[in-house]
Amino acid sequence: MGRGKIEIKMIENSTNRQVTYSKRRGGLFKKAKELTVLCDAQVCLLMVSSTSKFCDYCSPSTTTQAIFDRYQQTTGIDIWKEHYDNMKNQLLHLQATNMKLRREISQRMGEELDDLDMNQLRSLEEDLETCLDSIRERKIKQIVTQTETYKKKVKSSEDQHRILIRQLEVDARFGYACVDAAVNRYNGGAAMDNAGGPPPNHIYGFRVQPSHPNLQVPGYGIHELRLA
Amino acid sequence: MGRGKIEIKMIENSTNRQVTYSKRRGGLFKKAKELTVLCDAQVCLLMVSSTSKFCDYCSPSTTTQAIFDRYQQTTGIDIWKEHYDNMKNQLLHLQATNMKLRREISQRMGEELDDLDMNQLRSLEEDLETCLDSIRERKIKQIVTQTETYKKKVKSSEDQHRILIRQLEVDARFGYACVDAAVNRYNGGAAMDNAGGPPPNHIYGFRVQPSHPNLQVPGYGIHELRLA
DNA sequence: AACTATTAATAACT
DNA sequence: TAGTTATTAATAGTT
Repeated sequence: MGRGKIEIKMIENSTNRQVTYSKRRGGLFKKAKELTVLCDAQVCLLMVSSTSKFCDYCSPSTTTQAIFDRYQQTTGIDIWKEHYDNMKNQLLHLQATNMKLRREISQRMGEELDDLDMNQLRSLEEDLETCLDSIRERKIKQIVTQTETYKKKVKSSEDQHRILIRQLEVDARFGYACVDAAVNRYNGGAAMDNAGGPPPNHIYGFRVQPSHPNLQVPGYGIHELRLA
Repeated sequence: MGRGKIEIKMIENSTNRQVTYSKRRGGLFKKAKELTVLCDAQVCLLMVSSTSKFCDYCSPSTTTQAIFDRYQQTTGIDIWKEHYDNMKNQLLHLQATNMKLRREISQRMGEELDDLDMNQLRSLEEDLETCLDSIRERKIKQIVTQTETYKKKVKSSEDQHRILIRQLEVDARFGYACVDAAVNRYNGGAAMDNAGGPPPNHIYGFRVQPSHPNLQVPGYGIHELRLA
């Protein structure tokens, strides 16, 4: 269809090639549009010229995205979807884990206990007691370390000596405050909510003996600590 | 180009429309291929018929994916990437939250305490004590509720009466066991690791008084509970 | 970019 | 669904 028949092979002359590209591209778009209208079809046409210029047509009844989605569905090669699904699963899993962790924390904070039965409550209580012991142990270690550091510093400096004694006095006062607060808090909490009358104490597994076994160990009063 | 000129509008006759679609689709593909060869272009043609059948052509020098990527670059509307980035952020955020939660649990379980300073340790200890109180309170409620249920059942049935008394005895023994275990555990833990010599007890804020204030309240011994 | 001789596409028909 | 053909549409080479 032209002044002469042409063979379908790459047009060597670059100018000719560009002219032909332009003309035939127009023809292709026109045909695509006609097909869209005549046959109620959805056509998407994407092209890149040999000079890397991009142009596209898409039927007005759809979008390039939608047609591409359809393409991916059809071919089944949907790398994005695979990634996406993977991520979605990871997300859901993390969210579930998060919920569990939050619930565990909640229970360790004394909330959301309604679902636990007596055995679970007992084991939670025991667990927390063990944890408290760890924390106290750690506190002991830290105080011991701190105290030893203080001792060394006291030996090397009279000024620092006085400052450190003050620090120890602060620590000591804080310690007393803790005891009082804990005892008061506990007295307050246990006094309430015993509508059925308080059952015997030993049933609840409360400590009825001093928590610290070294209470009576002699020779480690505050003055000993200060001056050692 | 046909036996007569036609108007470019939707072909009403469904059969005609399908025939025309088939013919013109072939023409379009042919033109696309010719353009690919003649002009060294990259053409991607995707179509969906009015009967929802999908077909496509893509120049052999490229892929539909690549051309679509080019399309997204050109338009700048990369919905997938946006989704993807969004999800990635959510994932990272959830992972971070997860780490924090795990760490919090760890600390509440008496692990990973090395990074905490004395004040943090003190507040963690106080916190756990409060939580223990909540758990014990809950336990009290539950035992009270359970006990009352037992009482009612005992009144209505002699058989159940005996079974329930046994249950209460089990509870009571468990309670004693708890106390002993806690005391032993605690004695064991505090005896170790005092290389610097144990500092005075009151510095550590330990309870040196019975935890339960109702210890001396009379009239609620185990037998009372059993038979009421 | 516009023209036009020629080929190619295809609408209607079989 | 496929083949035929009269006719229109597309376009190669030219201006």
